[in-house]
Amino acid sequence: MGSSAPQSETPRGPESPLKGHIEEVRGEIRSLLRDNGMRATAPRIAVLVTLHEEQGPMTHEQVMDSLPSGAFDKATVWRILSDLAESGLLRRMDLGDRVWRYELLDACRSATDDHPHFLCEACSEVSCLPPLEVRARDGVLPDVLRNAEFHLRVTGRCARCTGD
Amino acid sequence: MGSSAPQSETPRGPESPLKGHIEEVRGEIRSLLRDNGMRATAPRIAVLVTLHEEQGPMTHEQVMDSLPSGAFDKATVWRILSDLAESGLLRRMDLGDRVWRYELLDACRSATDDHPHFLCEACSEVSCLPPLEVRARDGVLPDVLRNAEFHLRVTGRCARCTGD
DNA sequence: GTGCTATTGCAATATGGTTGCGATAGTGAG
DNA sequence: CTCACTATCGCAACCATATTGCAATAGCAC
Repeated sequence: MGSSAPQSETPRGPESPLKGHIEEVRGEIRSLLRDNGMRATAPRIAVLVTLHEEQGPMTHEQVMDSLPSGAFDKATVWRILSDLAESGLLRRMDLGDRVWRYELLDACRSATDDHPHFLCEACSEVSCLPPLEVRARDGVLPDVLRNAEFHLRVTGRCARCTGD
Repeated sequence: MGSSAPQSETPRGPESPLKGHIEEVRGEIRSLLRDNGMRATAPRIAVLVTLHEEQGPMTHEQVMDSLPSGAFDKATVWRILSDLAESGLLRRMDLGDRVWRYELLDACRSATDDHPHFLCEACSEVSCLPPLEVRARDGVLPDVLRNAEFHLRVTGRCARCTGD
């Protein structure tokens, strides 16, 4: 690890209100982890801070890129993402481009709010959609889906990319 | 290759009407390939016969398993599947489990019929769905999708697996 | 502080898919 | 029917995403 140790617990000076805010977030994340029986380690906190700041689904690669380069091992971040998804702090999804994305489920985006997403195949941008209803042309739900639990994934080209 | 050479052009005897039928299919496939400027090779015919018999989307692995073991190389089958998809004879799709599936587009399932599919996450069974319409709870299409080209993917647990 | 053990970091491995290249075999011309 | 041309095949190497084994490290309870 480099000498700058970017995730270490630096003493927070009273001169920076921004640092005060991030320290507060870190404190909340810390107890979130502890409440779920997990140790509040530097890489876990860093991953959760990143996802908290992004406010949307992120790929493993995007998380790695947002973290200080070389700070944490990619396998560690993989494990953190899948552990957190398993314990319900994150939602894991494959939007259709065969890459896992992880979305923080905090107070605003709770575990019960299972909203669909739209992935633009041209620009790879992801948008959150409101809950959707689906039906066949004749207005009814197809037999296959009648007694099934299912969710939707929407892919295509967004309005901006359709014009190309 | 084994001594049984299962894909070779055996002279068809008049005693087997079944063999007569499969020979007819092979003949059609042969001209389908030639019409698209491709050579009618044994592996290509075998792959297309397999997809024709399946009548639904198949993964590369499923195609390989249906083919006589060791008859064709996996890279060859991969190339065949993507070449045929590129020339419009197959449709290639990712249903959400990060595996490509290929569906034969013949007279019945034409290239214009872009129906959605349902993938059961528990039993991995794929069902073809009729064309679907989508709307938000308030009855309108979300803004993000208004001017977008998009298609749907439906995943979840089928009626049989929901009961578990 | 000290010790227990969850977690990390590294390296190796799995899986789904792709590519380079010499060998093979369809196909059209003769 | 034979020949030559070249598309295609088969093999092996490679790539990216993802997962796992294990010794070293570092949270946390006491």
